[in-house]
Amino acid sequence: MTPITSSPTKQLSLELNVTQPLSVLERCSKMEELKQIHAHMFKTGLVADTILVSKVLTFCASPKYGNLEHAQKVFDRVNTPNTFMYNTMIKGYSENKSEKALHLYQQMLYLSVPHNSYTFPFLLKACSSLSVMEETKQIHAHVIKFGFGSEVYAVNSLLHVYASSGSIEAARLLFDQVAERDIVSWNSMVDGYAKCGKMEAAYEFFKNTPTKNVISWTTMISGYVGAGMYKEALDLFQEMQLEGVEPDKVALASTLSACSYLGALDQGRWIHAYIDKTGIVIDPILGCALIDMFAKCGDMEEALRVFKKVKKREVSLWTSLIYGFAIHGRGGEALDWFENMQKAGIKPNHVTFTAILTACSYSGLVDEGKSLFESIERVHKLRPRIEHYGCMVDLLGRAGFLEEAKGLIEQMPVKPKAVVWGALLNACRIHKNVELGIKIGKLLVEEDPDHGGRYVHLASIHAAAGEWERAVETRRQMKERGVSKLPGCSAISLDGVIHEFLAGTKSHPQAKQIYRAWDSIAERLEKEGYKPALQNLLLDLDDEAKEMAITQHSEKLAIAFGLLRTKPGTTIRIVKNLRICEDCHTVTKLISKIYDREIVMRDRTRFHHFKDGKCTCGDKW
DNA sequence: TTAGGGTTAG
Repeated sequence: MTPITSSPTKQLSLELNVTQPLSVLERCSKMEELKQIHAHMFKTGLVADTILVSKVLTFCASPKYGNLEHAQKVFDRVNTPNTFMYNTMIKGYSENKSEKALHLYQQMLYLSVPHNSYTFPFLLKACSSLSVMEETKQIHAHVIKFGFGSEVYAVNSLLHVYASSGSIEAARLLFDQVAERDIVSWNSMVDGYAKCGKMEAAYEFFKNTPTKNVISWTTMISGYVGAGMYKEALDLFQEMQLEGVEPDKVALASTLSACSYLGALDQGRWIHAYIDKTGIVIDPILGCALIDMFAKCGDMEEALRVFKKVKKREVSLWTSLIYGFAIHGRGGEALDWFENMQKAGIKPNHVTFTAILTACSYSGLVDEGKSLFESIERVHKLRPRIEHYGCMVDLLGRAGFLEEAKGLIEQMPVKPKAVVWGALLNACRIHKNVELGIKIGKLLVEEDPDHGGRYVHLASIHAAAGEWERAVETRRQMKERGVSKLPGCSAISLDGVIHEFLAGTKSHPQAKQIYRAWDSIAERLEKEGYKPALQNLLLDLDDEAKEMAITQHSEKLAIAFGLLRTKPGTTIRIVKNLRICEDCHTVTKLISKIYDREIVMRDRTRFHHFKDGKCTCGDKW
């Protein structure tokens, strides 16, 4: 036995010697301490005590303090481990996504160790994290064979595995068969349907759930978020409160992520205030969601305040802050915080590198980006992933080093995905390299024939080269193949109400005034020498939809509405679902100067802060 | 012992 050196442990072992080994074990909080106690148990013969050994096992196998290797050693030294010990080990391995959980179960069967009602939930958790359908079916048979077919825990665990691994039909069959269902069964079904995108079915189950709890609501809310139905998610959050269900931190984190996507700052602020008021502790995940929300809703200063308030600063918290600075084009600050993070002893992970490389890219920090990319493997001993290559292609391409970017794609160790080529195509657009752009555009359409955006890209590159017929032909091809493009939509939030505009839409109650306002804006723009970008207009020749009509773009309608409804001098904030159009970008710069307004526009990937005729993106987005 | 959460290149 290792000699006992520190005094607290000495006291512990003395106590152990005397009478209360169990309570000493229960107070133990360090692996080292436990090893000493265990050694002591050997010495004193207490190691034969089933309950004590079980306690030791539970400690070692728990994800908090534990050490599964050590747990296995303890387990191996027990002559005939009982059901509890097997269960504990299976639980430990299931939390570690290890196949050993299944091996242990086999051993259990082989040695005829009986099951109890805890065995299957643990085992099925392992099946769920390992996504092993064959084994799940076999275990399902065992559940029935060993008489657990009507135990709600075992059944719910089965439901969860089926539902969460895409076998929703199997889950449904089982759900319909069983005699006893509880709230967990219903929630698992809602989750399962939502995860496979069947939102109507998910809602049907949600609606029919007899007594909903906060998890039912959260499952449905995050289901909506996962399906991109952010408005529905916010509506449901509101409904939940009207029903008198108190949101907990999980419900709030899910709803915050809907706010982030929508740019719904008012709702996001409300949640932040609610957290403060109710004293909910901001754990790393909730903190991450809050920082991300403030960043994506345009309020970096508040994001920073939240960051400073959170006590437990995990790597994800730093990462969301760095990513926030990245999308605002505040690359210098992103780099500062990246450095602060390392000074605080936090190691960057692959997501952090995605964030910091994005920051370099959006701020044109080419040398810094290159050196960081190089450091991923050399300094941080991580393998660069495809997304890091993507960032680098974007960074080099945006800065005008198109050949270097292309070279990087060609020497990537993994096959580049469409997004990587997409980054280069975007660079071709920015730097007007039509030849390369058309090559890549064609390649992307072939690779992704159902992706509307690819056709639009190719068409606009053709148009930029003056090849109008080819541009029109590309749009026609898209139409013939029945591919649709997500319509551009810009939203502006006033007094907590979100006003959405689609291109050419006249559905807004104030549509007439908005169009009139735009006409007068257009007049002033013309006086400043602005001419609409004709290349885009030409694409509309065969298009009956008003969508492409450049003067009716959603961004322009939202700005007109903003100027109409907000006080002079105030900032206009707009969120667009797609990337901002080039003509709209030019126009917005001009408007910021003519009307002396700051306009903050978030597009699909980043923020544009327009002021005095300039934009923070430096026209390279 | 079973169910719900965050950050990630265009």
